[in-house]
Amino acid sequence: MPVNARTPLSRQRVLRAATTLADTDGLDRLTMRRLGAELGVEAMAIYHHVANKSDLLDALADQVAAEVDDPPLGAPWKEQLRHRAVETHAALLRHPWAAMLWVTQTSGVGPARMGQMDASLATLRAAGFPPTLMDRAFHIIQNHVLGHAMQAVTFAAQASAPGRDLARAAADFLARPGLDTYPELVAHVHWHLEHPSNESSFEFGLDLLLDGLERAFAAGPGGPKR
Amino acid sequence: MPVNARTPLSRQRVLRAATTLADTDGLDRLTMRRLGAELGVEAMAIYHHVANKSDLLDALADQVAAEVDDPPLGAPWKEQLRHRAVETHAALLRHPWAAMLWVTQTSGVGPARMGQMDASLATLRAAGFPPTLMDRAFHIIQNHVLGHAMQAVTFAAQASAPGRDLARAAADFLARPGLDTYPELVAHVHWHLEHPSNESSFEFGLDLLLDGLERAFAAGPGGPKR
DNA sequence: CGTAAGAACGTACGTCGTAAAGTACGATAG
DNA sequence: CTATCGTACTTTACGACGTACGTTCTTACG
Repeated sequence: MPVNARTPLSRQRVLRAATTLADTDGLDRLTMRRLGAELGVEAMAIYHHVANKSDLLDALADQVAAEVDDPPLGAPWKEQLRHRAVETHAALLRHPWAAMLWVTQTSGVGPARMGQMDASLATLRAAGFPPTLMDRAFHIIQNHVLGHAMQAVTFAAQASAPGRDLARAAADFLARPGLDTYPELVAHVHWHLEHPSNESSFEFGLDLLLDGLERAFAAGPGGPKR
Repeated sequence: MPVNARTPLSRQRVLRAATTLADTDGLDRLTMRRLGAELGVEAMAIYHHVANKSDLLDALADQVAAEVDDPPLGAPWKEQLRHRAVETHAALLRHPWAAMLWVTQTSGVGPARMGQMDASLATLRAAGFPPTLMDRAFHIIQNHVLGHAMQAVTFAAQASAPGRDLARAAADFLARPGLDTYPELVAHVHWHLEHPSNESSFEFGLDLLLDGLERAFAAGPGGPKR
């Protein structure tokens, strides 16, 4: 069977092929027919290893969550949350389609994502956060990670269309008519061209949030407001 | 012409019908054929008033941005940003499909959204923010608004499927097998069931960010780090 | 070798966006 | 009044898509 021309399909092989296909061609290019072609198989053969396309996408989304590893257990809550946020953010940037899937596929959250969320909540509870502040901290950090990843990824997609690079995309934008109505926006784009690394921007915002949460935590059992 | 059985189509009429169709049936139910049916017209007739579907969606997205009105001009920067953020957030919640469009349709940002972004940047510049901090402040707040809206909207969509309400959706989730592996997640869902209003959660995070930015601004011309 | 189970295939249906060509109609010109 | 023409809409068609269904092939075991 190892020399056999036809290695039988498997969920593993399907998911792996789907991941690389999405990584290289983009999520919208990932169709059952194309995925089948990539595997040397007709589209319908895939359905023996995957319930439907939504199931496949759910599995892909969860695979990305499985890539982020846990923070050191003994660390203080701030560092635990920070570690997980940074790791998750990095994983989402590694697979540009992942952020969109996390946002879209709400029904089929897989075990890896569930585990990540549960662990974050556990960290907050162990630190002694009261319920309201705990809920807010959880969602705020979630927002920051997902939001920043989405923004970075859609911006990158803009620049990675066939035959375009970042400078070209910016030039196209700056060539739009009537753009002089938005001088700040033009300046903003120019600034981004000169400062292409937005890596530290994510962590700056994250620390802003963590420090703010720490202050709110210290301020009182129910948070500083309401 | 008012009594005429057939009022001729117009961009206005098309956009209005598309908005209500998306509001009631969801963005995925908004197809050219269905929109045509809603207007008493075949699908292809719409293309006389809209370049293509992407153009239509861009216009819809921009309409939402046009709904948010400007903050008082004389107010301090924090209040200006806060006002715009809250208004934008509210507009995005009014039209559950809007957040997804803002995230997806990166190429066709319309004049209203451009104006909003330009105004936010202008506020920061007028306040004297240095370029780096200005960029970060802009993106961080943008993230929070869009991210929170998306989260709220997808959560609501979960509960508003035909024949389901919030309690039912939560019950379905809590009935998943193997859920005892995620006790914090279960507790989190329960907490959300007992505290359905997440209105203040958005503003809490927003103030966290604004206060943090203010502190970073006061700390030095380049921000406190790097 | 025979055979049965499971894997892969081929075909088909209904949906989508939209290109291209056709049709109806109201206004203007001869 | 008739011919012409631009506009508004319809008809038809094409190539994608996800996937239901029935058939064929492969392979392991007796």
